[in-house]
Amino acid sequence: MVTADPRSDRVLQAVRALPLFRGLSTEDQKRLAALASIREYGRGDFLWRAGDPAEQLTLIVKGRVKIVTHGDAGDTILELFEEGEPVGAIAVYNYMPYPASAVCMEPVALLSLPRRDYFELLDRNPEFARAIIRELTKLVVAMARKLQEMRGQKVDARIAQLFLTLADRFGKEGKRGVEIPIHLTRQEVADLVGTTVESAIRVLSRWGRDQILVTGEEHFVIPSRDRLREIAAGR
Amino acid sequence: MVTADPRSDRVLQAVRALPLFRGLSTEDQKRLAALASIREYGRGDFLWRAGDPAEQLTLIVKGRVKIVTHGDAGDTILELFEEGEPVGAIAVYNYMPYPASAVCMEPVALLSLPRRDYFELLDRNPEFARAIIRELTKLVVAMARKLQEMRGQKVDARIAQLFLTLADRFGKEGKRGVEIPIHLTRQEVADLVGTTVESAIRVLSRWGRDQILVTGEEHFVIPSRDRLREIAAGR
DNA sequence: TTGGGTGCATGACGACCCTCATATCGGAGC
DNA sequence: GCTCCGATATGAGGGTCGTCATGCACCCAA
Repeated sequence: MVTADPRSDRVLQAVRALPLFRGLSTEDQKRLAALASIREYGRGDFLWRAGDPAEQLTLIVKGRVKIVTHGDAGDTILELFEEGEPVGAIAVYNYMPYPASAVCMEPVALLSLPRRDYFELLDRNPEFARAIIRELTKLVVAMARKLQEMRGQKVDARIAQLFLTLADRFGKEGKRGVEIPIHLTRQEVADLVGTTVESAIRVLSRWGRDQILVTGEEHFVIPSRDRLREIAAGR
Repeated sequence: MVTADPRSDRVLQAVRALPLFRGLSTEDQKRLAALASIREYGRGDFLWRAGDPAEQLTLIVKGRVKIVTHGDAGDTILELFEEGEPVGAIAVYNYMPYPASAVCMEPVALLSLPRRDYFELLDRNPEFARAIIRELTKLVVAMARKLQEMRGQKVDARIAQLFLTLADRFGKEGKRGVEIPIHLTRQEVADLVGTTVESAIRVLSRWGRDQILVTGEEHFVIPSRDRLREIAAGR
């Protein structure tokens, strides 16, 4: 059976695939699909910049997005979001300007839903509201850990901790160890742990030589988690 | 008119005074007061420790509370909560162990509501759910700023930024400048910005001499916000 | 009064890491 | 071909701040 409108069909498929919308009835899903739209972005594109008004709820259909704040001492990456997750839901909810920018780390497909429809959804589906709160919770917990990690620790330990966390979230078991299929520049690593590019480069190139963490094309490989854990603990 | 039971009367008064319960009907407020209870704590007392099960929603009736995580490099204060605010609402909501400890900074009175009643409240009052999300939002925003501040910056700048933030949240205009009526030990200042006691002491005693930030009994005074702003900006 | 505990203060030393500079390698564009 | 630019790499130097040590003031209890 061929669908009359392939574009809206794609939206519907995306809606069905998103965990946040799993709990909705088929009807609601269809209604939603009629209101939502999908857009594509390339690596480095800004979804929005800090200060922009938050007028749409956006969900990631494909790809990964980083949330960045620009400070005097350089950028700081607050969080990474991936497929299936809502981005910037808080800002939309409170109708406040986005407090940070969102940038694509790879080609990305986004589903966006106008603010008004978002609220209607919230009112009609208590489970949806709970799912949103759960997402928010994950965010808070992740940020709390980040704060704790940033604390004092040497750069070595912070970067080790970063990759342990990434391995937990995105890692897949490969032939040579845990594989993290994300492209991160040394600059991005630096922004994630709050240091300079040079320091990040020094650590990572040393680890590459010592086979502690190997940088490949579009991915990282961790031969031994334990080795990283030792470093994260501060020797 | 004299109330028959002065204790439950106090609970009802507390319920009425809490912003979170303002939106409730008088009846609901009374029902709530019957389910809730009030407890008192002293400075340094733990409300709970990281890992404890979250079985009650707790709201601050009087006093201030700090949320602390214990790391290898020492403690980190994630947030301060004051009168009227709910503490640890996320953990209760998700029925997860508290991810961090809560400690009283001064004599504190707490109103606590059993988990079950909390959820019943959530189901019956959509506005209440919104209030919770709003609290979560505040937390996320505050933590995002904290993360950004921790980034690289010198200790001077971080402490300056800390006191600017405290001035915004708790400050009152006094005769000699902005007054922050909180008792913070140097250790707590250190834990708030992620440094050591000694460094915090050095900065604060220098600032005391230079009349940049004066430590008094149970409060701090900022003669000139601008002076602090300069330091926060990194000279 | 003495003693222990806690918070504040200050000094010396040294490691870490930020800053600045330089170099190589690849790809994009003319 | 060429240059330009971004990402990676590596070295030298110097400042910040964490570590360790010591001392003082104060409060409370014995």
